[in-house]
Amino acid sequence: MNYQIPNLVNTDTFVFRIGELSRMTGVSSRQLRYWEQREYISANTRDDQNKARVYDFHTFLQVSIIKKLQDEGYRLPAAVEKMRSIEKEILLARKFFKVAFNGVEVVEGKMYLNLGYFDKAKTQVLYGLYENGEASYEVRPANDNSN
DNA sequence: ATTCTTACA
DNA sequence: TGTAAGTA
Repeated sequence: MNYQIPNLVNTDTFVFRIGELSRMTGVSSRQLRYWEQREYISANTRDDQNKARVYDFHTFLQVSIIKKLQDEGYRLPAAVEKMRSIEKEILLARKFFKVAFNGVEVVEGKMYLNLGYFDKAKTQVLYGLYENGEASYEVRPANDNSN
């Protein structure tokens, strides 16, 4: 069997304050407050207006994407608009991987990602192999691969 | 130490 | 956007 890491892909509980998010993304705290004022991003609800802002992982991704697009030449409004569509793709990809990833299995010294059953009948398993920065796949029988 | 708002460059 | 001021 393979060990399932509890929060490998669960970043839902990650929270950061403005200084941390700033260092993580390279976006100044001034910008983060300004972007919030323009409703491009948002911090978790604050009971007290003078209380410190708390950002979640989702916002970290949004800020990272906007920053990347700005560096590529997009102006803030356009970067935000494009980020809105990109984040949907990222969200879908993360949801997919969260469900598809079934741990790692070592075969002949190589680490294979168990990506779940390949067919509806569950007779074959799809394995992903990461080598030299590239991904490749292998389909093997579901039963005779556990020892 | 860090963040907050406001205000001015 | 950066920065300074005066707080919390």
